[in-house]
Amino acid sequence: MSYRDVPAKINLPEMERDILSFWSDNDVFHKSLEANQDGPLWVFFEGPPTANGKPGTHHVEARVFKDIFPRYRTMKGYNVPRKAGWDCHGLPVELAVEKTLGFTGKQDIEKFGIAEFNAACRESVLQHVDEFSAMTERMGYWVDMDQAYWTMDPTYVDSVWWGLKRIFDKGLLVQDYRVSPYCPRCGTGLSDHELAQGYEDIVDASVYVRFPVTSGPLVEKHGKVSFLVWTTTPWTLVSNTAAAVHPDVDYVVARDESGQLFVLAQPLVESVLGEGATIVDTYRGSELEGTPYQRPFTWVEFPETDAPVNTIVLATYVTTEDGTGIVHQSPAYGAEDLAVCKSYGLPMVNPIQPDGTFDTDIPEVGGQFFKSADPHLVKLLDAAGILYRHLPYEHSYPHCWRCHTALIYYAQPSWYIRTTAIKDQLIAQNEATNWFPETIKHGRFGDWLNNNVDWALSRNRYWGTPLPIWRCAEGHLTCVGGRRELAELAGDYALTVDPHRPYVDDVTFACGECGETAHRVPEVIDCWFDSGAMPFAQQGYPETNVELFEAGYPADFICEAIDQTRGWFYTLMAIGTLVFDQSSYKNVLCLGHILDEDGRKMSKHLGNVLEPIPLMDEHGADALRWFMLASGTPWQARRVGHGTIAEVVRKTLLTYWNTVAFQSLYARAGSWDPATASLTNLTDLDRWAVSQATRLARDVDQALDQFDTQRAGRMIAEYVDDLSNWYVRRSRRRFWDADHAALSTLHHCLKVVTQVMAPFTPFITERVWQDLFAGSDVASVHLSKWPAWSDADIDDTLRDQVDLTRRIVELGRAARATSGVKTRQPLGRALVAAAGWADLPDGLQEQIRDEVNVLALDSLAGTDELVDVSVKANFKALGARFGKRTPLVANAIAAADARALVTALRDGSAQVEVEGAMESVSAEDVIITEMPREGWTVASADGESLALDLELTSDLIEQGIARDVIRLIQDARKSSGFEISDRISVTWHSGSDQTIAAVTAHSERIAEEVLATSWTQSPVTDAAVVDEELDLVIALSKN
RNA sequence: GGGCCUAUAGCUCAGCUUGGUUAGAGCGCUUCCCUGAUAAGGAAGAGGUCGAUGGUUCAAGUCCAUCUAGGCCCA
Repeated sequence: MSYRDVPAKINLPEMERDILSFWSDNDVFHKSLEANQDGPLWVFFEGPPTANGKPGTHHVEARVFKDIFPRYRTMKGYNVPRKAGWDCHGLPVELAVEKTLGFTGKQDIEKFGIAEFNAACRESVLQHVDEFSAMTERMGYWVDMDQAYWTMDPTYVDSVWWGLKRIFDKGLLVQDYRVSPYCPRCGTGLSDHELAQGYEDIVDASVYVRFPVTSGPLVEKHGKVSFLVWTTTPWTLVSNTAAAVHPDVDYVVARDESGQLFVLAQPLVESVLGEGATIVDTYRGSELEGTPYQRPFTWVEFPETDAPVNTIVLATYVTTEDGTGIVHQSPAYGAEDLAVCKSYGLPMVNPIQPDGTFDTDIPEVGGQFFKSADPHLVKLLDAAGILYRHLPYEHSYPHCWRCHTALIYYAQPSWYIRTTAIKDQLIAQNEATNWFPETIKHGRFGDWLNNNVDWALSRNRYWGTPLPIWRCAEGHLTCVGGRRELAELAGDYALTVDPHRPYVDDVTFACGECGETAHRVPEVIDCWFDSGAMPFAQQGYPETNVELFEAGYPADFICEAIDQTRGWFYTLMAIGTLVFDQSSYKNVLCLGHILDEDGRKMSKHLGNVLEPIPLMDEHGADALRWFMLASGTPWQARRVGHGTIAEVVRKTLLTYWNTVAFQSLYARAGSWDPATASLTNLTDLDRWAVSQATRLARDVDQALDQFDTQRAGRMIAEYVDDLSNWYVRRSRRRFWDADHAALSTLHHCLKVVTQVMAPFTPFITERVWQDLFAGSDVASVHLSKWPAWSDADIDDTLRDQVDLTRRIVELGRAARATSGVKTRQPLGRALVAAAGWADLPDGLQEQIRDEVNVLALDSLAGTDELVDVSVKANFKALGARFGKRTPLVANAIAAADARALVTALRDGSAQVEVEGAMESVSAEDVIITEMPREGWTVASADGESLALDLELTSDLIEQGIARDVIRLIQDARKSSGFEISDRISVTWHSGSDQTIAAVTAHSERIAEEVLATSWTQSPVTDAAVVDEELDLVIALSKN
């Protein structure tokens, strides 16, 4: 048995296509699921992508992270079911379909027919899901798409209805008013998305109006005094309900130059009243709460209420940026106003009809369009003597993108989930959740929970889960928890009805309370509820899969990008808490966004979108995956481009691949059988490589357990580099000889790397597994178990020794570079000064001699006449002992006689004089640097030095020439295209006595190195090598 | 206006949790070296007021505060 032939060059995307076929032909994914069926459950929830557009590279990001941890856990023996999911409903889908059909509004949809429109939405979803499936497969994301949940499936809708009914039964699903932008001409509300398209700059009347204080301490103390209020929408003053101040802002009673008294925010006195104003009194905003005032217009009647109508209320959204710091409240026309007034129990009055005109029974402005009434209202304010100032105000105001009518923010009935009622529970659930990165927990997400508002659930749209509430003429509500329940109420035909509009709208039944016919309310629900219900809805719970759901709730792991904090992360937690009193996930990984190479957001508009499939077809999915997992910090925004991904290929993937190709090349050349691999008779370097592989298995295991792919990736890349550029580089000669220990070592190490890399780059590792390991192990790397490790098998001492060895080699190379003597020229000796070097095992000292190309190593320390010693303080050690006096001790050490100090330290401890007192100093307190004197070529770093003896003997020169000749012939072999095992015949000729002497003296060794079976000195006609410096020509031919 | 993140070499980013006196890597540039696995690798050079200010400390890129700029989310 032997390895497969591994080509040195590889086309990664082509290889990946082959691996995809291999996986699908052998059903490897499902085998990996089956293999662990009895293992401990590790639950992952797939956040369904919205199937309303083409997948982008940012979708690859989240999906890579959703893939790596299940793969890792699978290798650790866990049972990790992975059900794919597709988010099907929602306004984005509707808008895309509207666009293709050329629609401009809801009227077009109604005309077209809801059934036909929803059918078109369904079609659109199916098409986009196909594109997502293709990308998912191409990137190697193993998720069960055959068993995917679709939020539009009737069984899914059943579960969503069931969840809603639980919430309804708790009294938390209620109808209330919601302020949203509304076009009075089109008679329809606008979504945020539509709103963004319609801002126009306009000039409005902005007015400062007096609200005279009618009673209370202010009046008792100051007499006639008014709140000063600023607004850009005079028409809303008609329905003024309250006035808000910030509880923590200082408000003053101020007298302007005309002698009138006003209350306004302290920071705004000068800009509103002018420099001549004098401050009479100061109050905290919170002290003003409840102060009654006279409203400007008294046409609208308030219903009977105990609430503090027309008084000061507190609101933290009030600012002192502009205006007066006192904000007039009209709850029907502002979301914030509504929230504030609602919290005080204030009633909502709305004198404006759906067509945008004032009710005809309102005096003065009845029948007028709301905005057109402004000038007349301003005149009336002036006439009443309560207009303080009137200024034109230019600002950007939303308009209908279809008809350019100014929009009105307008309270409309809407269905809410009272999430504010479970706010404390949500905060407690969040406390029990592990966030990666941790800052999100109490930052962005915790902040969101603390400022929780009720969830506006309903949408006046078509393509969504219908709100399962039926209402009769008497107003009785019935919430239906699924089609089975619906059938019990309405008859069996409802069992199989499509639970979408318009079909479900036709289902009616007799109200359980009064017997009147109940019809479904017209709304559909926010599609975020759909996806947030996936923990149970994906199982069809509670109709089906009850055990499956209960065993897998809550999830161990979910992962999405940061934009989901207020999206899926929230809806999952909220619905879980509402329905099951427990959040649905324990660990959540929150990723940063992907930017283009210049740090800009990717958008169609900028034309900087990277299409994922072409990107992967160019560089390979592994490269893109590695970038996502290991480059930069996953939870920060990252720039992605061709350059960064190409670097991953060059640096990491190809280095790994080449090491594999090297192992295969020499194992095959030496007819080595990997089945005989055994870690016996290992050299120091072999033991190091094996120990480091074990360390890697441990450290990557621990990093992935903490969801830290960046750290894991860095360690893998470092090990691959160590293996290739140190272990293999230093061990090549042994591989040429098919050394069993070396081949066994690299076989083992590559296997470990391949396994720990497998979750990151599943393609190339699978290919390597097939080429090198499948013959003697399981059929796929993804069916293999995580490499075993134990601390006992990790040798820290050996690691430190090899690190020291490499540092000394580095010094040797630096000294070589400054000496001007090229490395191929052997030197007699090098002198080393470095703590612990003399204790290095001979195998490692040999590595130094060989790499630096010197015949011997000697200690610099023993040769006092050649060496200068300097001593400096080790602040870390001194600081702990001497604290404040550290600099004094450091100075004393610097001032002391270095050689005497070192001599004393060798005998035990030394003493230095500090401020007249003697302090003892140990070897740990100082850093000793030994530097060779003049005349040596030396390199030093961090107290370690290496010096080269540059004296050349004729013997050394001849050895150098011999090595030059070997190198020349090897080069010629390679460029002639010979195989590494080809034997050759060499003919050589030189006109230089020195060269002739050198080649003759070392001919046996040269011939052996270059695999020459015949070695002839004679004139050469067909030279493969011509070297002028050596005056040498060489011809070679394959035997 | 609020919350969060970021700021270190020409560019991309580590290092900050656990403070220690010459701040690192990659890319790019210059010169040289090594090489029968490598699309590689190595050495040297040029390139840094570690965003600013203040504080804590014997000692701050690292801890604290404030500020500035950019980004994201929300109003």
